[in-house]
Amino acid sequence: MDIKDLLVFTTVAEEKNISKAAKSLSYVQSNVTMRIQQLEAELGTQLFERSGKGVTLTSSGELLHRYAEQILRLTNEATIAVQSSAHTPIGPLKIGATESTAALRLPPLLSTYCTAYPDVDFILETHTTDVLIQLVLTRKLEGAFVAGSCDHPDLNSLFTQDEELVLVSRHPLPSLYSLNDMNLLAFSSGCAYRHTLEMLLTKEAVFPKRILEFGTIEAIIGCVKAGMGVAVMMKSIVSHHDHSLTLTPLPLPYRKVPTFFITRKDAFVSAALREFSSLLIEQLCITKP
Amino acid sequence: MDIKDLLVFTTVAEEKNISKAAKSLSYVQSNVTMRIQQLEAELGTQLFERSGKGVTLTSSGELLHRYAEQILRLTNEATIAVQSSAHTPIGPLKIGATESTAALRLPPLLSTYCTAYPDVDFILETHTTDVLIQLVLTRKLEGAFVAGSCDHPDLNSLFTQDEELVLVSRHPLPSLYSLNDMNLLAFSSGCAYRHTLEMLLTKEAVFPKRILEFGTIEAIIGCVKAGMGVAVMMKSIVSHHDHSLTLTPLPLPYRKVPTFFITRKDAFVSAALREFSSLLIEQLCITKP
DNA sequence: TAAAAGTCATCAATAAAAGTGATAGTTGAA
DNA sequence: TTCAACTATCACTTTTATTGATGACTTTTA
Repeated sequence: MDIKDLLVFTTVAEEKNISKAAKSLSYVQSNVTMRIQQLEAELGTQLFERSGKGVTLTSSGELLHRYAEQILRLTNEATIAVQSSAHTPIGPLKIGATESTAALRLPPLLSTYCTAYPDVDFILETHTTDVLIQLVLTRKLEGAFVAGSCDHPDLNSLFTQDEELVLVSRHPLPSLYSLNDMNLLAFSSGCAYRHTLEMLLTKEAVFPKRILEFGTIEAIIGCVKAGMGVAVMMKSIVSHHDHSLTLTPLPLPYRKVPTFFITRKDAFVSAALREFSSLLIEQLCITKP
Repeated sequence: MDIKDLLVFTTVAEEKNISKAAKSLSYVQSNVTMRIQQLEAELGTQLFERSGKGVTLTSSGELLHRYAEQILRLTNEATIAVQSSAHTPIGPLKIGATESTAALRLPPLLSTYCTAYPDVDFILETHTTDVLIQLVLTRKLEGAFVAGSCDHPDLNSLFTQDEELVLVSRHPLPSLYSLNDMNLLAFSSGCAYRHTLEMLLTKEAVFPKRILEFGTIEAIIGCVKAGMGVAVMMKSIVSHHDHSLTLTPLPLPYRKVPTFFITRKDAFVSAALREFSSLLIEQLCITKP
């Protein structure tokens, strides 16, 4: 059974006349007759009653007719949806972000985007920067917000903003060396902020007691408050959360971490992604100057 | 777009590999490649990302995939339903009956039938006998219960039972001639009972004042009760309705009217109709002897 | 790093099907 | 009975699907 067969079938069913159906389909009558016969043979039932004056559906035919209408409707819908998906944002859009970006920078963007393009199914995945890069490279994500610049030859990256990193502690830290023999609370190993911090500490020869890994921002902040140790984090996130903690800016070359939106250079750009990017650029122009 | 195309497409989408999809479809790889390319050209979008190691869906591809799954599911369902409709009762079954039969004789039969074959959509139309015959001849109905024998060369007819006709009046009728100058309350002109009565009256030279036509049993009985006139009707119906009225049996050759179940000889017999007929015969054997 | 294995694209040749046009056979109505 | 309006059949043409061989590129393996 075939979509063309179903179209021929429904046309005959509605015209109740093979010759007229043929005309309306711009076919020759014999062709329509043959296709109906083939369909009947394939399904092993009679679909029409032939009675000199036109044809009428048998009850098997009516049964098929109900299905055929649905199938044809769906097929048209699919064709239109997919064709327009190149021009009009529709369908799934899978974007990744670090937990910090997802929590802080994305919500206003997303709310604008989702109201503008209600036919897009937005899917947001949060991962650490290195996982995100991998997912974009393997085309599992159409784009991602990552921390730190990333000049992979297969990736486009768009600078979105600088984030300020701070050390978060319960009590003031006189100097970086206060970290010696303290616990360091950090995201799992792929996190770019943790990476920055580790470079700094190595260079300054600071050796924390140990590094505790966490999966969420909430957990880290909770533990810092409980005096378990010190964490490194985006300043804007902590100030949102809690004002009782001490924030110590990192020394300058390490203080600022840029956030980039990366996409794969050679990947198919859906209309949904195209509009997402242009909305992102637009918002940057508004907030920046 | 074509069902075969969609099958090829979903197979590739699920295998994420054109060569493996080709193998699983028992095609040659180049054929699958071509069909995917044609589909992409037809829809004007890229459906897959090619990346050396297999292929992955673009977001347009995912959009199509959702539709394709539905369309394929529906198509399989339709095939199975229609194929089995020749053997297993399923789908629509359109049966006609006179109002009397529909009200009185069909309910027990239908309740058995509908529980036995829940996949059948039973459609009952009530008309007068002559309209029913016409509808069966023109294949608008698969079968019908009609009053009076009917030996049309294109029809099979199965005797189901005799109905007894009575005159229904508010007061006793001393003889048939009491009808002179009374109103006769009757169904619209196609009704077989009315036809029987008219033959009798003509033969006996009885001339009622006038004939009032009604569309429903209820209306006729109500009017008889109100003293508007006399009606002819199946005895079993009136006794169901009201015990205050006088029932006068018609003289013998006219008293009994047989009910037949008619079908078109050369029409396609659906499994639903076949089982309906056999249930009908079965019930006759139980109730008769 | 070179070889091997795996993958998709291209293309000419072949096989299968869809579609045509002429004709015959049926049915219902004037 | 004849006519008009249908559907069925069949040989033929055109279009489409499928194959098999080959090339180009990528990833894995030795």
